[in-house]
Amino acid sequence: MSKKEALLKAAENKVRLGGYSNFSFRELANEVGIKSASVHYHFPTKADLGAELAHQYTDAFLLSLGEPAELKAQGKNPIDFYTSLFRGALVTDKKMCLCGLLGAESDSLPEKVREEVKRFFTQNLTWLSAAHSVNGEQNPQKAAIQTVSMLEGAMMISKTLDDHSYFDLATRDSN
Amino acid sequence: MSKKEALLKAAENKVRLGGYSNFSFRELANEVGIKSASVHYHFPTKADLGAELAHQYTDAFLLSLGEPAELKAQGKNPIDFYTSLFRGALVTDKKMCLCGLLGAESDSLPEKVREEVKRFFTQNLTWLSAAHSVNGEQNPQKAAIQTVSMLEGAMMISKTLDDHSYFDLATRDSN
DNA sequence: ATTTACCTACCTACTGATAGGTATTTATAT
DNA sequence: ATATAAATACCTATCAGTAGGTAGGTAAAT
Repeated sequence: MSKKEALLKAAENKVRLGGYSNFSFRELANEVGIKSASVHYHFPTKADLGAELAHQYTDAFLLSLGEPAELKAQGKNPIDFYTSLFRGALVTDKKMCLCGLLGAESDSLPEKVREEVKRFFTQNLTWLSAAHSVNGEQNPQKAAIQTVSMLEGAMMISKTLDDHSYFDLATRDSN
Repeated sequence: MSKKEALLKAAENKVRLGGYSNFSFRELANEVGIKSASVHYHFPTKADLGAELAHQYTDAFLLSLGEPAELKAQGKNPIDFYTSLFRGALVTDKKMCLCGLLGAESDSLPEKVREEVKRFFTQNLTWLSAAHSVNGEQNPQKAAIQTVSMLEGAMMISKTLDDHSYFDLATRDSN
């Protein structure tokens, strides 16, 4: 892993625990074994780092999602699969969704970072609309915003109460 | 309004826009017209201020909710009323829910602040369970976590995309 | 006499950022 | 093949600004 990749990975961990202000160039530099001034070689400003982080996070998430129609063809419910990726982030990583956290503090972010967070949600809503469509939902756009809202909210509350059974209860199919 | 109340109000505005690290004693002091050292007279540490802020926010919110059974007796659907309070915070204040934002960065908060954020959600879940019960829901606890999750999530996404029609679509009764 | 509600002055620690330097690798021109 | 140029990936040293917090003082009210 290159130093640049290591910096982004370290930043992701910190942001997902405490937001944009929860990492500093000095901390990241220490963690990957370079000096803080050298971080500016890879990312001119903190906003550049934050924007690239959110951009790559979005791309990686959408890549791991695949295509709704393809999932359906494999006999999988794409909404259940989407839910399982969120659950993995919560239970395995024990961290918030990067863009869920950044979205909450959206108003105080540098513009280029905020734009990347917007991109995460517009792309997710597009994907979820398609997924609900292949599921035969009557109002896929409404179902899409409801799905991502509930998952982000349930994730945040489960983190706060330190108990992922809240997430499981909220996303359980049966009663 | 006392200086202490003004400090809490100023802090609330800042936190609801960018989280716990989005206010400093100096900024608050400037806004209310005292010196930053004097803020420590009212709140020994920043954590004390944050905890008192979250505590009062929770109490004020629950007070304005009233009792589910009473709302029902007045012919109101308590869940719709709960939703309308969230909508007011989003549309009128144009700000996130204080504890929604603090909850997302829960892992990086001082313990006494985190405890107050936990209190907000446990009290909200209790209220919502009672509300869904009087509505005749078969699984009020599940409905409660689903309601607050979706509202917090929809609020965050609407803030991020700067368009409260996402909140309205997510919370719309009809199709 | 004590409490309240401020003040000035100051501290250490940390923030993102810049200037300028160095050693190594890569690309180009002769 | 060799010399030169340039890009890469760091470094040291330093900056101005801001952070939360403390010590000790003051004037007014109780």
